[in-house]
This record gives sequence, structure tokens and C-alpha cells, in this order.
Amino acid sequence: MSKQFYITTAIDYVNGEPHLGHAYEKVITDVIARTHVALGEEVFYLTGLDEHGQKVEQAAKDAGMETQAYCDRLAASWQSFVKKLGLINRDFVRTTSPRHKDVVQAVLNRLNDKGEFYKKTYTGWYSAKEETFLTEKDRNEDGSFDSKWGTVTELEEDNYYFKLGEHQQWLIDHIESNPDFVQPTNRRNEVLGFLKNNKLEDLCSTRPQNRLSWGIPFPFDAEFVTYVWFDALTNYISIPAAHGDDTVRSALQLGASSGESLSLWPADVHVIGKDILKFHTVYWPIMLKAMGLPLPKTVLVHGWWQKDGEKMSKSTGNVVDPVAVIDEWGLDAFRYYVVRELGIGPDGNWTDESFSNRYSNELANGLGNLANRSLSMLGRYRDGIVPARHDELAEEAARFVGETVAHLKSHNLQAGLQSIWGLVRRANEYVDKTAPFKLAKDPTQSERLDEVLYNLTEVVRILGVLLWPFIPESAGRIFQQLQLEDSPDRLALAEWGGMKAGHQTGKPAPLFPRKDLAPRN
RNA sequence: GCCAGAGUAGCUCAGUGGUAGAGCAGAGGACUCAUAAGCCUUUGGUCGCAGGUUCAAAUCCCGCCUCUGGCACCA
Repeated sequence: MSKQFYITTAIDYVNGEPHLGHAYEKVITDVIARTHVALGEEVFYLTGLDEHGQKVEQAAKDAGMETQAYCDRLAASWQSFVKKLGLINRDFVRTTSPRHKDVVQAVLNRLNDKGEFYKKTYTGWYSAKEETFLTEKDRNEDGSFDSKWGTVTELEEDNYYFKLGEHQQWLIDHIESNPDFVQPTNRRNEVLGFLKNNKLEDLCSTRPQNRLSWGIPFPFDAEFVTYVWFDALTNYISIPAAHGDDTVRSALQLGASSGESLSLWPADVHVIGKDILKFHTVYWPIMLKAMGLPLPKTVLVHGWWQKDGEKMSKSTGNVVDPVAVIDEWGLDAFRYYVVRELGIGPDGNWTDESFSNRYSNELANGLGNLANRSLSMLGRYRDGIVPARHDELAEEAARFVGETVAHLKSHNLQAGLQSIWGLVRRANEYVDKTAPFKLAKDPTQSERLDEVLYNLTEVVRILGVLLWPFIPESAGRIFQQLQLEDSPDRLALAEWGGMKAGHQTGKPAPLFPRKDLAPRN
């Protein structure tokens, strides 16, 4: 089976309810995934949950629940969140699932066989209250530890370490010779700067069982469990392995799959937030190399959202609840806003005002009104029947289509929307310049009216195609109103001339009803 | 402190040597197919500060100020 386009989000820590940041990452990943569907590729989109660790265990205890049951409950809520966002994910990984744990243990065994781990005693300052070791950074200026840490004692602890040191140079070479490996460029420079200016220390990969029990046991030493790196990052290959990916299965000596045999690895894109850059561009590549697996092609790093110029925080109530926004404004309005407002890379700022402005100006008055007035005139003047093909806007439309597709392919989703709205704007201008409503009053202009109506209807159809990766519901509604049989999920359909003469279109209905005006009498 | 990046119209940003740009917001206009939408015109900036190079600097160089990100075990 030929390799599929494999794209992932980071897995979320089940430490609470989903927030805007989670929604954003999943939506941009979905837009890229849908783009590749629209390009005609087989696409595998993976998202999921990280369910191990002390905080989960503690939260379960606080809730008076058995830990796994607690995770199950949260997982159900996160999965319904994924549904709410309209994602086309093909699987949902949970790190407490047997299919994942088996692969993690296989990875650990494989690397241990290769001598990639060694045991070492660490001595450091330990806060029993916070159950963590403290570093020099945690000290006050006078060398003491803050009272929030409780009693701090010096403690010795054995752990297994994963060797990183010898991998530094090839990783630098790889990042330098593969400009697309870390996107955008400023993040790439950040990693390179880090790798060139620091000596990699080996990675502490375990926690003693007695300090952390909610985790995956180290297969060759039952006194330890895996700490986050080998547990969480491994999800990107454990799911391919579970679906019979031969590249992963043979590298880990898992034997042939008895069921399906999808070809997924290496990942085409890992979409992540800037906070976990180092894990994905330093530790993860080294882990993969040690396993004998190829590296992902691209790690795409996005920024954080603020609300009204300030950090979102539960304690101050300064948050955006994506579910509430979707319930009020619709899924597509939400998807549109987060992609249009913020390019992938920098931090962004959510304000309710700019959301409302974009909704009114761009979705309702721009796109929605264009579709509505075009279909309305075709209905009024030609009973909704598409006239003969005419190519007045063909060339310009093709230019906007080309721009949009290029932006989509290079992950410039925001720029893609800007290109699409260039076409929206051009079509609205075209209505004004050609004034079909005037032509309709003059019987001698009948042929010209046909031409104009064809161009408008065809542009609306093409917009449906271009918009599908971003706002699939609305794209579908555009096609519905045009009474087209196809689904808008193929970019090939964006070629001019898809509307056939004689085709009967349907009645228009507002795609994005305005919400800021009182209903008209 | 060190290393990057940024500072341009009220807001978000484009512009890397040759007469200051876009979108939004603000103002005005003609129209009426449409979700009172759309279209056209327009106000607005000593391009962070101070020097230098050049016929010419937002753009190159030096200094300074301010902001942001990073400076590893962080779920």
C-alpha cells in the first residue's frame, strides 16, 4: 500500500477541559489534512491524549475515582470535543491503551538492547510537597528555597538515562540541510542556536516506581516507569504500528501485522506548540535515529493565543471557551477566525470585537452576501438555470486559485484565506461594474446578462471548492445551494468551467446570517 | 546577563537604497441584485531616538531606548 499523508497534533495532557489553544492546534492541523485530501492524497490525521503522570493520578484521587476510570471519563469528553471541531482525524490515541503501551515497551527494549540506556545516581534537592526535584533556577537569590516548596531535602535517586551526547552533530547537519524540517524559520534558528551553544546532556527517562506509579513500567527493570519522553512522543509511531505500518513494525521487531497494513511513517507534519519545540526537534529525532527510523519531514510550530492582549488564565476568568463560541456562532465561524486572525508561528490575540468584525465583514457581508446575491439574481432572472459558459473571470479566478493552493501547500493558511478573499472581493466588484440588475431591465442586453450570471455562479462554485479545507460545512452548503452532486472536497474541481449550461441551481439561503443587526420588518 | 527577532497610519501588518503602502476603523459619494450587504473616493505617518555613509536611507553602518522569544528534563 502506498504511503499516506500522515499528520499529527501533539497529544493533550488530560489535566482539565480543552481550551482555545487545543482547538487552534487541532483546527490548523485539520485544514492541512483536508488540503491533502483535496489534493487527492490518502490522509491519516492523528490526535489524542497523554494520560499518564503524577498530576493525572492526583486529580483522579481528588475526584475520588480510580485512575483509569478518571481517564476514561476525560477521554470521552475530549473525543466529543474533537467531534465538535469537525476534524477528519482517522484515529485517537490514548497513552493508557494497550496498543500504545505495547509499542512503548518494544521501543524501550529495542533501545536497551542497543545499549542506549544506562543507570545513574542523581543527587539533588527534592521537594516532597511538590514531588519534584528542584534546580538552581528554583533557588531564591540568597540560595534558599521558597516556602512554596515545603521542606527541601537532599535526595539520591537512581534512574535510567538515554544517551543524547553523541547525536549532536548529525542533528545540526540534518536541520541545516533540511530547511523544511523545522517551520517557521525563526523556530529553526532557535533550535540550531540551542544545539550549537549547548552540550546535550543525557535524558533522564524514568521515574522510580515508588515516586510515580501511573506510567508505563520499564520492561527490563520493574522498579521504574517511563517518564514522559518515551511515553508521549512514541504515540506518533505506536498508532502506525497498530495499523500495521511495516516501517515501524520492522524497526521495532514487532513482526508482521495480522490485520491491516497502512503505510504511514515517517510523518509528513507534526503540528506542535512552541512550548514543546525542543522535545520534537531534538529528543524525538534522536530517539528515532536510535531506533533506526526515518525522521518526520516537518515539525510545524505554532504560537499562543492571548485574550484582549493578556495571557489567558483560568484564575482570572480571562479565557475563550471554544465550545461556547461554536455554539453561539457556528463551527465554521470559529474555524475561519482562528486561521484568518493568526498565521502559524507568532502569538495572536483574540478579541470578541475582532471576531465579530470578521464575522460580519468577511463571512456575512463578503462571502455570504456574494453567494446570496449571485444565486438570487440567477434565480430571479433565469429561473436558476445556468447560462452558457463564459470565461470573462476565468483567468483571474485561476490566478487566485493558484495562489491559494500554493499557500495551502506551504502551510500559509492565513495567506490562503487572504487569496480566497481576493476572489470574493473581485466578484463583488464585478457585480457592481457589470450591474446585472440593470442589464435585466433591458431586453437587448439579455446575452450580456447571461455572461455575467455565468461568471458569478462559476466563481461561487469555485469558492466552495477553495473553502472546503477551511470551512467544510459552508463549502458543502454552497454546493448544496448550487444543487451540485459533487462534494467540494477536490481541488481539481476549482478549474474554471465546472458549472454546466442548463444546470438547475437551488434557492439561496444566508451562509452566515448577520447577528449584530435587529431583524428587518 | 547572553543569543535572536521586532519597533512604519487609531489597530494588525507589508515594504531592504530611488516621490511612504494594504486591510480594518473614521469621513464622503453614486447605486440597489443582495444578509441595510456591495462598489467608488477620501482623512490619517518627522517609518523607536540620535549620529554616520550616499546624489538619494524605513531600507546600509555605529550608539542608545523599548518590547518579544529563547537560554534543556518544563505536561
